[in-house]
Amino acid sequence: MPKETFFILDDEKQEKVMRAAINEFSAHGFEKANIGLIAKNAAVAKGSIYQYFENKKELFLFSVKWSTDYLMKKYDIYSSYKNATTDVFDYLYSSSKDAWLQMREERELVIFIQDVFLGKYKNLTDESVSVMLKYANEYIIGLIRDGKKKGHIRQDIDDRMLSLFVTGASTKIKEYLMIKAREAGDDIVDGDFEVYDKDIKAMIELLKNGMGAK
Amino acid sequence: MPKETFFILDDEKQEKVMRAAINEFSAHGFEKANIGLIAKNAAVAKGSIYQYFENKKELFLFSVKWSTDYLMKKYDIYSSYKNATTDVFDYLYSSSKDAWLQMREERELVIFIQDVFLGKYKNLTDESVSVMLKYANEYIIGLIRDGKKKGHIRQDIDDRMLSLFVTGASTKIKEYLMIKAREAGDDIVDGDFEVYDKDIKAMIELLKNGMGAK
Amino acid sequence: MPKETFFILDDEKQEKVMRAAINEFSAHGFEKANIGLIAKNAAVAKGSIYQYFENKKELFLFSVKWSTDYLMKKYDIYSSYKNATTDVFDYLYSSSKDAWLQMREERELVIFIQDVFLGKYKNLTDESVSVMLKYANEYIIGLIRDGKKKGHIRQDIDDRMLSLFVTGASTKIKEYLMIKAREAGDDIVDGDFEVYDKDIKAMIELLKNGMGAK
Amino acid sequence: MPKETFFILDDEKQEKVMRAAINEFSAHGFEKANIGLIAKNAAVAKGSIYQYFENKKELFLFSVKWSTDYLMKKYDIYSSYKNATTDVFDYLYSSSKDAWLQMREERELVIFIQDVFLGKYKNLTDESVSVMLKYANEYIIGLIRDGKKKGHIRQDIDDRMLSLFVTGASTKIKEYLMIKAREAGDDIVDGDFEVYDKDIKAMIELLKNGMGAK
DNA sequence: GATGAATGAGCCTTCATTCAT
DNA sequence: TATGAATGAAGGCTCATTCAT
Repeated sequence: MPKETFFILDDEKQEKVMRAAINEFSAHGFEKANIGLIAKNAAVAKGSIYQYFENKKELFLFSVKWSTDYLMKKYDIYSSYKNATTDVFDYLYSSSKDAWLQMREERELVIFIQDVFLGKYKNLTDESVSVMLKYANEYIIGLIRDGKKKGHIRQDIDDRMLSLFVTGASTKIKEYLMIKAREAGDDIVDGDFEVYDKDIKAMIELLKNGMGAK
Repeated sequence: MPKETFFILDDEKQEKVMRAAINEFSAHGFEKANIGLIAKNAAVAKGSIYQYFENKKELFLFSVKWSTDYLMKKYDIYSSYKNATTDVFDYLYSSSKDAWLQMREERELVIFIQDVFLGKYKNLTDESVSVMLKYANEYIIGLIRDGKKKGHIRQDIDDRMLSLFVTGASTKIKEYLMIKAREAGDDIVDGDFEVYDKDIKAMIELLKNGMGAK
Repeated sequence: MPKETFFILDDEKQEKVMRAAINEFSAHGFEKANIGLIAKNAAVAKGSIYQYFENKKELFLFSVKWSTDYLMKKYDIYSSYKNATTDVFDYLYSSSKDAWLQMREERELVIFIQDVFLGKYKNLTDESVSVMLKYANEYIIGLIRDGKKKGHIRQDIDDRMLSLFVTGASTKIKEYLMIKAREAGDDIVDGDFEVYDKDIKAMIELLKNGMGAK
Repeated sequence: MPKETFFILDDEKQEKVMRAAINEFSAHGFEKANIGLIAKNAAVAKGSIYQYFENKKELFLFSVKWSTDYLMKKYDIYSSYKNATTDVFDYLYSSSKDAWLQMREERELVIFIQDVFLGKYKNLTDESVSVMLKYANEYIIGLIRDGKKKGHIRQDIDDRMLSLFVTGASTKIKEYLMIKAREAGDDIVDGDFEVYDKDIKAMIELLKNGMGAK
């Protein structure tokens, strides 16, 4: 965690520092990321970085936390999931939409987090990432159990396999959206999501057919 | 590509060099990988590495190619697929089995390639990886089209979505096997695959239900 | 010399600052001594240190002066010598006793000053130390001349050599006491001096024999 | 100890490196000593220093050893003492002469070693120095015991006190010679020792009187 | 061609000092 | 005057690459 001094900064400055860091880590990876450049891009003295963070590693780790928290807060992910999704298929649909939105507005952060999850910084994040993945997974498993209870989901296949099935498809559909968004570059607009809507629904249809109760 | 001098080495030496490199890159990532250590572990002079490769990057890139080629050749992947697999589901089954086998015998290489594909070395491999993914994908698409023609696969969803659906599930099931194999460590034995056989079949069942023609 | 601001502080605060400084210099040497830590241990802001002292060097130099003055005042060294010691041998005896006492009560300061004199901070203190040594030496020379006049000390050897002879033995006997005291740690008690009393007297006997008039 | 690579260098280069290091440590102390400057003055790349030594500390520690060994070898100290000195007073005389000679020809090294022994680098050398001092002291004690046995030295004072007495005087007379030599600067000549010869003899006379048997 | 010592650019980190509050 | 955050120079160390043998 950053030192007290970091939190004394006004929010704008904090954000500037974090975005400079994330930007640099994304561009050059952890080892090659240059603290001097981060400082310069945040319009802060190099030494100041060390008043905020113990060292490069702490800065990196907090970059991960900050991005996640930032997106969480911005898209109010917790509440939206907690309230809106009643079954796995809804979840898949709305989280796809979220991914799209985030990608549109916070490409930098989203790509950074994606990279973290995909293992680009493996040696640094192994533990914390696996913790987060576990949480995400448990959420899905919960939805699946609920679905089985309610009779929407077939009983003959065990939860673990079903969750792999869902997350596999889910990952892919998000990847697909991400790629589309990356390709579109800065020109993505709100409406673009509609274009892919039928694709997402097709994927969900496949899942429903695959795992739905007859 | 390596310089002429590398190919003059006898095969055993070549392999020793490549395995030392892969080992080091796997352990410490590209930036922190130490050419001196690679040389030492390959029982070769540090300078010799530069007689074989232009620089560290070339050594890395060739490590990727070498591992892929090595596994391809060892497991005769092309031919086995070309001949044996007649539909997507067979493909999924046999490639899962392959993955398992490779993991058992060549853990080091497999993990390295996995990491490459999962983006650990993103900045370096982006292009070459996307090329390889494209090939793999085209192969799947081919199988899907074939399945549609033969009437095994539903016609109402487009090829791209179907391929995402298959590769999503496929990726997950392989991940699942990999994790099991990593956990088992050096103690994996041939028979262990049987334990997971029904899981794989369950996953394929899900896929079939999802995308199979009614 | 410190700035005016330092002397405005109440004595207790002044002492706290100086002891913190001495403590830090003793522990880490001049270069590695950390102004931030000194401030923290003195319960004063880092910036305040710079309100009291021009820079680190001045703080150090004043630490030397302060310790010396402090011990001088506390043990009233000047007057006690001026009054009580009538010859070199008395001086040696009483200054040994002083050294012992000081070591018992102000280990920290005494060790610091010792280190200064022994050259640990040579580059910084060369001049001031040599000034102090010169004073001490002149005092001894005075005693020697007095002794010669009164007929206690042999005439055939020049003052300079005699003073080297005395201070050599004196230094050693004090070193000896210091080491004993350091070894005893916090447990030195008043009485302990008696244990070494006969050693000191033996040393003085040697000196007397060596330089005493026949 | 240095790495193998250091000993591969020809003797001239080794000496150049060591003298550059000693020079720098003497001038600026351990912390402020600048590896870059040492390298430059030794006409060697900065990185090369790290091929020879693990780090700055090892370089320093070897500087101490190297200087000591160098002087030992050059002045054949071991054998000259072992053979020539038959009693403490001879020892004192010849070691004074040695000190003078060394000071004349190797001012730099001698001052460096002096500083080491006097505690300028206390934190670094404490242990190794105390070992060396112990050896030196045991040698003196041996001479004293021998003198007592042969009847040259009084029996009524214990060995430890006598050794303090001798080393005190010895230290001072050497200091005296050193100071003279430092003052004379580069202009010391062989003959200069004669000037101080009678001083040394006076000091020895004092010692003899002090501790000699009646 | 093989070797491994030499090279020096590059970067994280420390911390004395300054400065705005 | 007190504070403590901001600053940036400085330096130890690493290591990819070069080069002399």
